[in-house]
Amino acid sequence: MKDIIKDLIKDTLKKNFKDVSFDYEQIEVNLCKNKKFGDYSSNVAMKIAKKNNSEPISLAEKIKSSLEKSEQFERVEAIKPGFINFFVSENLKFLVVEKILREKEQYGKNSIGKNSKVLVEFVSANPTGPLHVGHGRGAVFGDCLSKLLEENGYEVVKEYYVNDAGKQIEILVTSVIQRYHELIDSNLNFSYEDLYKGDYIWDIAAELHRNFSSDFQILNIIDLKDPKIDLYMQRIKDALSIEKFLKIREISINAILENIKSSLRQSDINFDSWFFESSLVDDNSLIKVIDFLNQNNYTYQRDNALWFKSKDFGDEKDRVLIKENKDHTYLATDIAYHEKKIKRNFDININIWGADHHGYISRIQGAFKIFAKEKSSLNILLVQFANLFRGKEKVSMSTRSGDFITLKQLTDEVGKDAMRFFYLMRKSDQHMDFDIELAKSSNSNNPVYYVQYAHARICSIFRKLKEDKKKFNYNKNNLKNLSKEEELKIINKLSAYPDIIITSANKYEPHLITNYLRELSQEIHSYYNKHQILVEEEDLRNARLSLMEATKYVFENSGKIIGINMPDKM
RNA sequence: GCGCCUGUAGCUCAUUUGGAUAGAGCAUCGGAUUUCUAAUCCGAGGGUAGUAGGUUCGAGUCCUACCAGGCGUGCCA
Repeated sequence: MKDIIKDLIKDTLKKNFKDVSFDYEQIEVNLCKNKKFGDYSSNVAMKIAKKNNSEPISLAEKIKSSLEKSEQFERVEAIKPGFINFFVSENLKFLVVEKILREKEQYGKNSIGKNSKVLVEFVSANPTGPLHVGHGRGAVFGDCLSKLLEENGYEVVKEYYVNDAGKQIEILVTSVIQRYHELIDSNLNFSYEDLYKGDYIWDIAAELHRNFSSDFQILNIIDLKDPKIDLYMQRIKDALSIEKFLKIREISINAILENIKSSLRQSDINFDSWFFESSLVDDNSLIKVIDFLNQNNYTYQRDNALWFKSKDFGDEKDRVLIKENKDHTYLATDIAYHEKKIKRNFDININIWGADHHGYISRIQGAFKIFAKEKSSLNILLVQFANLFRGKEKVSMSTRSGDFITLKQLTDEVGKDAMRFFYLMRKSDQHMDFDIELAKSSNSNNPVYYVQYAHARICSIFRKLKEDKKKFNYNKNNLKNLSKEEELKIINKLSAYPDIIITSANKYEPHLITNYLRELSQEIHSYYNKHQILVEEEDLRNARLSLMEATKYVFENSGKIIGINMPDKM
């Protein structure tokens, strides 16, 4: 609808105002908050007045008079500073209902992103433990954003980057080995404190024990008293043999990835691609990328380490790529990973990171610019933390002590729908409070139920219709019977839906959809309370049922995007 | 110290890329059910948008300073 009006303005400007200069971007049309000002309004006159040396209001008047004859509008007016207000004719409004009933599941989809490939990388938590609630928000956000982009016609690949090549993995493996030896009652006295401690380490050790008995037992006597973790791990590795260490490593990573995947599955999040950091080492991309950086003067040697000149790209200081001990840093593989992303030729790359990673943006953006072709872009979106509450009590968490709530625990407790909806209710770069009690409650305080109930009520109307042995017959000529204030409000809301899909995708703000759903639900509940839908008069009844049917499609289509069910019955 | 983010009703948050009278929910108070699900609806009160300047037709939104909070600032991962 916005587009229709925009085009009308553009056409009239081109045709009737040849001496007026403007850009298409300057034609802005917005939904009016206040119905006094019509359904839509535009501020073009104010935007282009200055450039054309004329008064906004007089320009608005002129545009108004050349548009007011259009059959789309009941009335057009020009007001005070220079707004042009459009009162859309009722016939045009009813077209929305007709359109929805024709397009059904397709209503809301568009092809803005046609022929554009997008890579959305998200979660990417280290495979050293289960996903916890801190990952939940980014996971849901990334998944919903991906679906939203698909709704806009983009071709989307959802990718999880698995950090399986660094020191943290060695620590994981050592942790498993330690627990395993406790299980088989070895008299080796492990004592290292800084290892992973969660129950899942026991689970992996137990699985190892079940399948391999004591095959991985260390029989040699080794000195485990060294305070340095690198050396400590090296001794264990040597005593065990590299082959066995690698085997345990493989088993551990698989177990944890399986755990991660299953908790994602439970939340209806599915990745198209799992990219392993280790593959960058194995196929020599890492070395090649570092060579390239060296040859093109993006690095230098200092204190026996290789440094990346990230300061040139707005970073606070330069960063190490290869440490004195010859190990690469995370940054090194991250750069190689992004170089590979560029090679894979996506038009848009989106990274979704936790807000605590904001310090890395400039260095990764810098590296990306070095390798990027003109057309590809990298957008790094930050997702803020969510504080968990039980009622008024804050749930404290600390990764170090292993005292954290996993994503699985949260989903088990509040359900997938509430979990997703709550995470999506707020703008992603905004801190938020997540109240578990509220998410679990089944009353009006809980927005998930509020929305789902609105949908269920519509379904129950159709059930009742069937019980009464009546039928719903759609006839577009009936729609003019929709004259109640509440009905027109709902129609306006339905016609705004496609714009919401576009805006929320462009701004990367899926919370606009949850907001929209709450507003739509509110209007449905109001309407339901005030007016009977299954009235005796057949034409009116069918008109109202048409509206309900159309609304049902919008509930279901948007429900699919944010990934919550719309039950028929509650 | 420096850098990034945030600050809107008692609480949790919106505000459609700078628009017209800043809106919801919760909480508080008062009402609605012989009706398609009361998991609902209707009404009331509640605001110097952190503070102070600036930019312009117009600022919660953009700029500057200050105040407060969060995060970051390793040859960590």
